[in-house]
Amino acid sequence: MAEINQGTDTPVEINVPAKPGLEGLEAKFTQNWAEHNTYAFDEKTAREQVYSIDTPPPTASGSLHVGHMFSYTQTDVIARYQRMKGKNVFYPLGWDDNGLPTERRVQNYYGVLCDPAIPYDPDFTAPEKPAKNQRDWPRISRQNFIELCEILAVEDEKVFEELFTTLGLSVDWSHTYRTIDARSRKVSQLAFLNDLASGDAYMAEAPTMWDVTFRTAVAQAELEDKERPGAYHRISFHRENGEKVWIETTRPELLPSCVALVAHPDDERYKPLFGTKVTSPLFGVEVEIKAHPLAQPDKGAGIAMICTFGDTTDVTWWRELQLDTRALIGRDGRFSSETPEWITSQVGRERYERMAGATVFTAQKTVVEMLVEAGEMDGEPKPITHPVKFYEKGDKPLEIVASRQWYIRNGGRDTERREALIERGREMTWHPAFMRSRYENWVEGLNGDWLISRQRFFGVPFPIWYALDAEGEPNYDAPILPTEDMLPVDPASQAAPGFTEDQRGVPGGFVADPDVLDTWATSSLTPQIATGWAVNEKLHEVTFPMDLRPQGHDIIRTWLFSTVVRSNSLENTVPWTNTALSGWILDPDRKKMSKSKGNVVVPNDVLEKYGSDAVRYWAASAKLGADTAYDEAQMKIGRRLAIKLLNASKFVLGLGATADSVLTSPEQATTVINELDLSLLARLNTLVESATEAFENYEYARALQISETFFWHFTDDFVELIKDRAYGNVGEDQQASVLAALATTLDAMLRLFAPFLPFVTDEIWSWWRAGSVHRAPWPTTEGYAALVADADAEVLPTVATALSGLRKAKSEAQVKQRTEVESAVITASAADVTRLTTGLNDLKAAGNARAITLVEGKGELTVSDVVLVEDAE
RNA sequence: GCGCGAUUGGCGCAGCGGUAGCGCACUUCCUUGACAUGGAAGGGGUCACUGGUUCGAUCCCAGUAUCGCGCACCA
Repeated sequence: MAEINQGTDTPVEINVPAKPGLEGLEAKFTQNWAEHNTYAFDEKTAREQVYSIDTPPPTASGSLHVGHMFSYTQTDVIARYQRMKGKNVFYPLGWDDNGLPTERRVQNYYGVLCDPAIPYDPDFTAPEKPAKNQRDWPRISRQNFIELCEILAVEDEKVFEELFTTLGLSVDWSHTYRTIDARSRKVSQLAFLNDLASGDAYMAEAPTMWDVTFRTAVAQAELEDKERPGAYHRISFHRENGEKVWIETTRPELLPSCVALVAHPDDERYKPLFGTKVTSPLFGVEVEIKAHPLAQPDKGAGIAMICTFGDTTDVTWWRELQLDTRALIGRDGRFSSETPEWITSQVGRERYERMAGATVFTAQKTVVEMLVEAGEMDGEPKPITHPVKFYEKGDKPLEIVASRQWYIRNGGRDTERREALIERGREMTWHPAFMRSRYENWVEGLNGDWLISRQRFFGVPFPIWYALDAEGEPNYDAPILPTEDMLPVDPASQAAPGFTEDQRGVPGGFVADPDVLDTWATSSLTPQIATGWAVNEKLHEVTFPMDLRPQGHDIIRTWLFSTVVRSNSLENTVPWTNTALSGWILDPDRKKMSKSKGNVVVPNDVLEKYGSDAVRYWAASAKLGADTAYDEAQMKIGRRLAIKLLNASKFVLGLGATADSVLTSPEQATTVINELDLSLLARLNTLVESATEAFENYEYARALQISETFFWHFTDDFVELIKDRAYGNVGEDQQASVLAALATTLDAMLRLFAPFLPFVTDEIWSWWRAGSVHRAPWPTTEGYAALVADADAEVLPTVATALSGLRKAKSEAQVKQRTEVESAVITASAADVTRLTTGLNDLKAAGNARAITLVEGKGELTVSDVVLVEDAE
C-alpha cells in the first residue's frame, strides 16, 4: 500500500489555467485520490480518533437510479467533513447479494436452479446460454450457486463502483464485503449460534405467515397491507333446536377449518349462547360458541367464526381459547387433498371432496355454490374492499400455516426486552430527531418474535443438523451444532460433526436443517461484518460501536431495528451512536420514483450532463429525512456555483493572493488594516462557526446554504469593491491588507465547500497548494478571530448597499455599469455614515464615482441625486 | 383508531418571538479589463384557518382543515 497522502497546506508555485473548466475533473481526481490513498483508513489508531460508518450495502444486481446518488452523497458529505475534522474515517462499502433479487438474477442469467439436496460439484461450469425452458435448467448445489453468484457479482459491482467513484464517494475501497461471501456467512452463522447459546434464538412450532408463491415463511417486518376487493358472506350455523346463528365472513372457504364461534363477553345477544354448541353448514361439524374480548360487537354480525387460520386474530383466539387445530391449506396454497377426519357426515365429506386440492380462490367459489345450493347463505355476498396482508415481494395474499421455525427474540413477546430496545433507540441520536417515533411505533406494535428461517435455497444456511432416531425421525430437541472452526458451513453438503456423509438421511444418522436465514438476519450484522467482529478483533475494537448508520426511512422496521436487536444481544450495546435517515427521490409529480413506473433517470447521463459536483450539490441541498423532488434545475445551480468558484478563485489568485497571505496565526493578522477587510473576516468568522455547528448537528444542507450565500456576497460585493486597492493603486499596506483578506477567505471557502464539491475544490486547491484539500483540516478562525473580535461586521453590507444604490441609478438610466458618476448623495444613520466613511474610497472606485456626499439622516440608507457623466462615446 | 411530518410569492425550498428570505421562472438593462457556463437592477407573499400566551406571533400553545407518511385494526 502506498503511503497515505497527508499533504495539506504547503504553498506551491501558483499555476492557474487560462480558461478553467469543470470538464475532466472527475477522471483526473478519482485517479489522483486512488493513487494517493486519499481516503484510506489507517488501522493503527485509537477508537476516539475514528469515525466509522455503517454504509448501506447496495443490491448490486438491482438497477442504478438517482436515489443512490442522492443518499450516498449525503453520507459522503458527512464523511468528508469528519475526515477534515481530523477523524480517521472508516468508510467501508458492502454489496448485498444475499437475497431474492440476486437469487433470481443468478437463476435467469445462467439458467440454473439452486437445490441444496444436490452435492457440490467442483467441476461445474455454467451453461453458455440459459436453456429456453426452465424445466431444462440444471439443478446445482447451494455452494455452486453461491460461486456463480460471486462471479456475476463482480460484473454487477463494477457498474456501481464506477458510478460511486465518479460521484466522488470517499469510500475506502480496500474495505468491502459481500453479504453472501464467506466472511459474512461465518459472521452470520456464528452470531446465530451465539444467540442460540444465550437463548436469544430458539425454535418453535407455531402458526406463521406464509407466502404460497415463494413457499416460505415471512416475518412481520416483511408484511405489507394491500387493499383488496372482498365480500361479506352471511351464512348460518345451526343450534340443536334448529335455530340459526348467522355469521358474516369474507373467507367462506375456511368453513371446514372452523373450530369455534366467538362473540364479545358483554354482548347481550350472544351471552345466552356461550358454552353451547352449533354445527357448521355444509360440513356439519360441531363447534362451541365462545366469549372473547377481542370480538367486536359492531363488526359483521357481531359473532365470528374462528378458523385455523384465517388471520392473526384467529391465531390469538386459537391460542388463548385453546382450540383444536383444523388446518387445511397447505404450503402450496391449496386445500388438503385428503378429506379431514373431523368431517364425519357422509354429505359433509362429499362436499369437502368437491374442494379438495383446490386453490383458495377456487375453493371459495365452490363453497359459495354449495352454500347457495344448500340454502345456507343469506342474500348475495356484499362486496367490500379491505386491507389484506401480503409479503412485500409477493402478489398473493398470505396464508397462515403452522410450521417449525427459528426465531430471534426481539421484544415481540417480552415487555422487558421491548423496553430495553426502545431504550437503545433513545441512546442514539436520530437525524432528523422525529424519525425515532417511527422506530418506537414499530417496536411497540410488535406481535411476536422475529421469524428468521426461510424455506429458500439460496442464502446463508442454518448451521444445524438433527440426529435421526431408529425410525428416521429427526430429534429437534437436540440440534447438532458445528464447531467454530467449521464456519462458514453448509450442512447440506458437509456432514454433522461425529457423522460421515453416508449417514445422511438414514435412521441413526443425521439430516441438515433445510432452511436458510432471513436476509435481514445477515444484514442486521453489517456493523459486525464491516468491523471484523470475530474475524479481526483489533479492527473491531477501534471501529465499533460505529458512529453512523445512514439509511432510508422506509427500512427502519427492518434493517435499522434488526441491527439494534442483534447488537443488543451479541454485544450489549447500540450498534452506532447516530443514525441518518435520508429521504426519497420523488419524480416531479411528487410520486416515489421507481423502475416500474418508468420514470427512472439514468445516473450516468446526469453526471455526464451536469458534472458530479453539480449532482452532489443537488443531493446535499436536501435535509436528512426530507423527500425531495428530482430536480435538474438544482443541478444547474450547483454547476453554476462550481464554475463561479473556478472563476473567482482564478481572479483572486491573479490579484496576487498567495498561500503565504492566508492568516493562520494572530501575529500575521496585523497585516489587515482596512475596516472593510476586517468586516469581511468578521463575517467569515461567523460563517465558519455556523457551518461547523451545522455539520456537528448533521445539518450539512444548512452548512452548504450559508457558505453559498456568503460566497455570492463575497464575489458580488467584496471582490467588486476592493479591485482598486488590490491592484495596488492605494499603496502597499492597503494592498497587503486586502490580499490577506482575499487569500484567507478563498482558503476557507475551498475547505467549506470541499465536502460538497470535492472535484472543483481540489482542482482549485492544486493551483496554489500542495496535496489534497480533502486531507486539509476543516477551517478554523484562530488566525484572525482575535483581530476581528471588535470589528464592525456591518461595514461590508452597508457599503454594498450603497454600491447597489449607484448601480440602480445606472440601471434605471439604462447605461453601462462602468459609467462614471459625477456626484451622488448618500443619506444614512450616523453609524452607517461612519461605516461608509471607512469604505468610501473602495465605494468610489467600484462605483466609478468622482464625488460622494455623506449625509446623516433618519431611516434606511438611501442613495440620491446621482449625476451621471454623459457617455463621451 | 394511535403517532409523525408538511402547509411561506407561479414552482422548488430556507427561516423562526421584533420591519418576510433564497433559487428557478418573470420584467428591464448591461457583451465593464475573473466569469455571457456571465453581470446589474426590479416586480411579486395579510407565512392554511380559528382562538390563546406576549408589549409584539410566520415562529410558542390549543384546536380545525388539507396533504403525505409510519403503526395498529382488518369476522
